[in-house]
Amino acid sequence: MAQLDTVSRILDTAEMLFAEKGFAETSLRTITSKAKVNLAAVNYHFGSKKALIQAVFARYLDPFSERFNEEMDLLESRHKGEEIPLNAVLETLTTTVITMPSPTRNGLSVFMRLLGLAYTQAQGHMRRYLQEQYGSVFYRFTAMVRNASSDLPDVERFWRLHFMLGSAVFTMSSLDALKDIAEQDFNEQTRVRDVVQRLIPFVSAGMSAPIPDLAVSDPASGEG
Amino acid sequence: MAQLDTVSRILDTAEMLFAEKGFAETSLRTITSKAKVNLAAVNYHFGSKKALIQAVFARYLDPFSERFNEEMDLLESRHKGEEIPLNAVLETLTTTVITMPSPTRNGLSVFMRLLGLAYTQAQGHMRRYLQEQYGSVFYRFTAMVRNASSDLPDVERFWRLHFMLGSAVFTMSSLDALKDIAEQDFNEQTRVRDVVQRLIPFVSAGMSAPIPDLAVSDPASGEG
DNA sequence: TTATGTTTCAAACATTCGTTTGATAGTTGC
DNA sequence: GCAACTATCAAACGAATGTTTGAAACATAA
Repeated sequence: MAQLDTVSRILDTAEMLFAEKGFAETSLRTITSKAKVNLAAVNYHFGSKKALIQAVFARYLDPFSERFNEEMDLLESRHKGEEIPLNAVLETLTTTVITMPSPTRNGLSVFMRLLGLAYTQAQGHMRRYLQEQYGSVFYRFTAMVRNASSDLPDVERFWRLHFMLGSAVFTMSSLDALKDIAEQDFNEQTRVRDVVQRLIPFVSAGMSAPIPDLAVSDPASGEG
Repeated sequence: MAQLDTVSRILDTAEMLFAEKGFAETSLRTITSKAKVNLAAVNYHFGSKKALIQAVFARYLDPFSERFNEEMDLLESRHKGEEIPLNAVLETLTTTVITMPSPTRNGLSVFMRLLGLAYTQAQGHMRRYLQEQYGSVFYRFTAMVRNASSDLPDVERFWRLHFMLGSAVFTMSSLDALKDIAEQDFNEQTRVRDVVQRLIPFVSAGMSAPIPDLAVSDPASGEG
């Protein structure tokens, strides 16, 4: 294998270790020693540990959000004027995720776990960074979901969107562990794309579930 | 307000800070100074930081798992012999969660966020601890879900169970933030029980969604 | 070759961390 | 009142962290 340059080796190793242990639990010394580069290389090339974390995300999310935007352009042009069904929107997202050529030496599932971590473990700076950098793509996606489920009351859709997000993020962030269990318990190799293809009907059905009427029971017996 | 004892003050403060920042990012010094106790108090009363983390979980999960077991006993006795519908199983769980008198000074959503962290951010020791301590309750619950969805293939149910779990954990762990947004965007007060009552039809529909046939496409174009 | 800019390296720096110590109160049982 | 135990406290310990430094190695171009 041709020796990668210092920057790439740091990024690859950092991505892998962050996914395994989290950000705070992964030290620069662990990264640099495993990547076989000098300790000072991180601060030289990236400036700080924070900047390294952001760089790991940017390397994946920059090409991803670009491609996702293109795919959404395509989807809209294919449905010029007419309403885009929810399933088509969801599949555009998942297809983009699955077919994206990973800029990473590590697998897709590694990055999926990273995304999950970013959302749950997000220190302030990461959340802000992701919001500023990729907020518009996310907003465009949610707008599409809104148009694809115009029969849903706004509040209901708001919550269901997050239920959906939760299924995806949570599953993906524990994906390696879950794959191991599934393999062990059911003797079945599971690929990332399989999980995603199982996810779609689940959330799709959830989105078009009957709307509950929230019984306005006495407010006295409630929480704060 | 009557001054709480040292142990309780530590537990309350630790729970709150862990939920806000995560385990590794919260130092004992931050906890003890905010709780207005001496730094050494944590190691004196709990032994170590790890033990403190476990104690935070135990304080909530011990009474919870006990009550949940009782509720499942009740549910089974009400359906003696006959099959228990999935909705009934789910509502037993959610009712237990909602009506449980919190042993904590912090709200339910704080603990929900903790649970989410524990699942994703869990280093080895936390995962092992939760598994050993509360694995049997979780197993009993999943067994009930299995019986309530006997038409589902085992693998499919496995994944859907985690999709379900993801919706719940994720939403609940961001509950405070989401409630604020919902309030601001839709001018609507949302109670925890409302979210849960929205969640049930969503996951319920997801569980009985049509089963996808996973196209066994060429394995060459896949990930590792 | 010389000069200039870039990258690597070992070493040190300044903090912060979890944990331990030993002294000092405070409480309980006899 | 004495002894034994429990709890609190300021202080320090050793280890680990992110970051900086200044010299050495390397590359590029005149």
